[in-house]
Amino acid sequence: MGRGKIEIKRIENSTNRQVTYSKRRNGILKKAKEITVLCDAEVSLVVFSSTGKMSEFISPNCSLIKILDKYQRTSGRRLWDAKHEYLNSEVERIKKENDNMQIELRHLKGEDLTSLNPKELIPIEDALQNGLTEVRAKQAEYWKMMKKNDRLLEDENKHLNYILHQKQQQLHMNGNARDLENEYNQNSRDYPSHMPFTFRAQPMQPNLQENQ
Amino acid sequence: MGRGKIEIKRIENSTNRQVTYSKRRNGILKKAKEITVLCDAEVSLVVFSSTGKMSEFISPNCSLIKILDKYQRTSGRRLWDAKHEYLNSEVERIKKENDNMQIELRHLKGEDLTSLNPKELIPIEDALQNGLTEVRAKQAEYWKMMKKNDRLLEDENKHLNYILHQKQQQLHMNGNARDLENEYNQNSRDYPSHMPFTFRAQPMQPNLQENQ
DNA sequence: AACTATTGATAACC
DNA sequence: TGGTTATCAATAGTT
Repeated sequence: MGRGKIEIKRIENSTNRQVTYSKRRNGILKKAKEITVLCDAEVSLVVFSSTGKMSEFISPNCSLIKILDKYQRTSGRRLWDAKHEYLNSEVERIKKENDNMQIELRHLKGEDLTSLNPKELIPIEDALQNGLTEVRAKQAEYWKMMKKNDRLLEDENKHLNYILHQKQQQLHMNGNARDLENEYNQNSRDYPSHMPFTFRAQPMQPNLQENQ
Repeated sequence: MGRGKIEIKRIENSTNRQVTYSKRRNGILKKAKEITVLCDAEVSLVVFSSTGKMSEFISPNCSLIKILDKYQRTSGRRLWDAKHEYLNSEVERIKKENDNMQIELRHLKGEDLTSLNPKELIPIEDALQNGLTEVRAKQAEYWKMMKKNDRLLEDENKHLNYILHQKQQQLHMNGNARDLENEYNQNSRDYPSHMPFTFRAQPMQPNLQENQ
């Protein structure tokens, strides 16, 4: 098609080749567009000129990835290499692991037990019993710690109150009531122990769970 | 180009569309071949018909992967790189989920409790308590079922023994001892109840876990 | 699937 | 590059 027939072989004249490339590339892109519209086909066309310039046409509503995915499925050929498959298998593997854990968790929480036979219930019961023992041991440990700490604080409180009482008496004897008042307040800021220590001697159970 | 001009819009007649697709696809493939040869361009052309049939042309000495790699480098767009990234993030996400479950499982099994404060121990204890209750309820249910079944079998056994005993006496009265012996053995094969049934009347606790 | 009148693409030229 | 045109190629409608 043109002023003369041409043989289909590499055009040796570089300029000529470039011009022909440009024209024919436009032609093929146009044809690609047309076939998509006329026949609702899905086309992926990528062309590189000999100088490395890229042109492309991808059917609308149809990303290149989508087409290439379809290409892989249809042709059976693989484009995304081993890494892709490795990652896919990795996802599968971890998902499976996840499912198994989910099932185990459910069972431990007493859910979905209907699918289990009596023999399978036994290790679950054991695990739960064991877990409960462990958790309660830990709680007892905390409890013990708290009580010990409590006792220490209580002793310190007692001691501070004692010192304070002494100082108060001492100052009272010296007749200097204003200085005492100042010192008392200062003390209170560091150790807020202005309550009778007998109040604090009780085990502080409500605070047990607030010990960070 | 043809017997008449056509508008570039979807061909509604299905047969016509198919025919046109076939013709134009050949045309575009030919054009792709020609431009590669004439202008030594690199072409990747993948076409899917609306019926899902695939056709392709890839320039010789130029795999599709090679072209697509070049495409990614030239256009800056990502094809499988994006997919790899997605899969990577997916792996990360599921792994994290996995880790969380693993931690939960460990805690329920009474492991790694040191990292928990008293406040965090409480829901775990509750969950364990609840799980234990559920599991034991299920076991009780099974136990009840077994006992019921046991009772039924025992009754049947008793009944069979009774019938057997009667037959034995009946035959003995007829003085035909050999036939009795045969019939007795045959019965034993179906119901292995040659033990006194009083032995089997006890609850069969050791067999509980071997049911199914 | 083959034919062919017609349109569309393009080679050569500017 | 971009435009023109003579020519060839593709193809729409038909058989």
